[in-house]
Amino acid sequence: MFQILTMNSFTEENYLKAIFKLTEKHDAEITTNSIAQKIGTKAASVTDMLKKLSDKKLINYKKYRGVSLTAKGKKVALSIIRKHRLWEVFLVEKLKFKWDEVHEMAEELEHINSEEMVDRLDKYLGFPKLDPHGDPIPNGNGKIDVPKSRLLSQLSLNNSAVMIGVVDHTPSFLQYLEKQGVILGNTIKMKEIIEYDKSLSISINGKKNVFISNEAAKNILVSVK
Amino acid sequence: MFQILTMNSFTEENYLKAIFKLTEKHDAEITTNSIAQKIGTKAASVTDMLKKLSDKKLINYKKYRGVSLTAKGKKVALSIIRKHRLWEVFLVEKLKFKWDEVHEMAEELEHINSEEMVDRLDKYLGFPKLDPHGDPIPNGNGKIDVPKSRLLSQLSLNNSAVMIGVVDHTPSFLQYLEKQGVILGNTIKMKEIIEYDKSLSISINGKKNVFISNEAAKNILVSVK
DNA sequence: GATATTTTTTAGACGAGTCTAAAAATATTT
DNA sequence: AAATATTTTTAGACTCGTCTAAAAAATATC
Repeated sequence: MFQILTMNSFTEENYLKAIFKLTEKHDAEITTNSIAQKIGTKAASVTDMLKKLSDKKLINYKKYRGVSLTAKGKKVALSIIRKHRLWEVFLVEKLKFKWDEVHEMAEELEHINSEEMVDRLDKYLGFPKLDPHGDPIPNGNGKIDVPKSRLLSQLSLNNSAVMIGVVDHTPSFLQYLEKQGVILGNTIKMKEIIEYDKSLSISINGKKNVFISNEAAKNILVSVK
Repeated sequence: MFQILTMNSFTEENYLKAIFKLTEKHDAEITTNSIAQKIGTKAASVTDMLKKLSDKKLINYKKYRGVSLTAKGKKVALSIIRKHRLWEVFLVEKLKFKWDEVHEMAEELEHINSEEMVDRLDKYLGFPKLDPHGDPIPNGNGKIDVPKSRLLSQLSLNNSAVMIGVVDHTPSFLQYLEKQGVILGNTIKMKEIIEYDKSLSISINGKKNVFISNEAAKNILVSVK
């Protein structure tokens, strides 16, 4: 009847979020070292926190065997991600920040406690489905529709696709994409693939041609129609 | 040339805010105990923090002699208060919360770090001068225009004044005021003052009459024309 | 002006989260 | 399958902000 909602600290929330994101990408048991790298901390610190999260039934943890989120832990992680992405929409749509400027602020805002506030923010923003980088926003129940996508590096010659997201979210990469015109919604056509280094020449909205390194192309998501 | 902006922790910011608010009210050197009471902590903890804030040149502190804010400390305190009040405006104006619901959320939001964000929020909200409780919002330079006011308990018989703020910000008091129609902007006329307990009968906007205890009247601010 | 009371500070301890260095377990190589 | 390398965990320590209990200073009272 009465649900005990143990408050999770700022730090605990960040660990859960990191584990969720690693799971999203690698789809396997997550290692201590990978979490340490993601969080920017040392493996010893991660082990301590894993014990704590395990005690709170937020993760499944067996010594030396890696971790996975419990249903409860996943719910918390999705709630944080929901908040992060909604605040990013707010910062870009309402406060007119650029897509490369909002990450750090959202990292703080995502820890503000109030489900009611987030739901109202969601409504105020018109229930957006995607954040400014094309990442899907979980709904209030933690449901998340991940758009089908592939990497630009895998698009074949003379095919077209729509730019719908990024893998790398660093400001410098986002600024670079913006300068090149590789922006959400733009249509990209594969004009040439250089054999030697897999670098690409693409056209954007049928107009200007742009060169893209393979490294960059592996961080650009496009829609598969 | 290069200003070292030492980051202040969440906790440090709360102490500075508390000292500022106590100074506003009592206009004297602030005691260790009064801070402890305001923050909800013990005197010993306050002493520790005062040493730390003093080392950082945010307060003037001499053992056993009370504290005051330095210019630097005052600037930080005003920045926090500015953020708190702007976020309250956002929560009420944009997310449609009631005036008695926003304090706790703003207590968290006020610690989000980004002067740029706050300035944009200010602009987005139309540079409001007052928050939903009638408290003045400092501008980006820390300037704050405190409206001239007096307590409703000091209004004399048959005089009128406009409700412009509260001293007590607790939700229950705010809810009570709302129910009685004692809302920002409404005109209050003093109809009767009971000798015995200094309780009042007032009219609101020339219409309904309401009884107010002296205790409540001492927490209602009205404008002096 | 001496004594009692109140306030403030110090001393020592604790929990959260982090670290380094060393030990233990697992994985890889030969 | 034994030796080596890597990963993970433990042990002990540190900072931040908090606490209780005791000491010191300031204030009030007689």
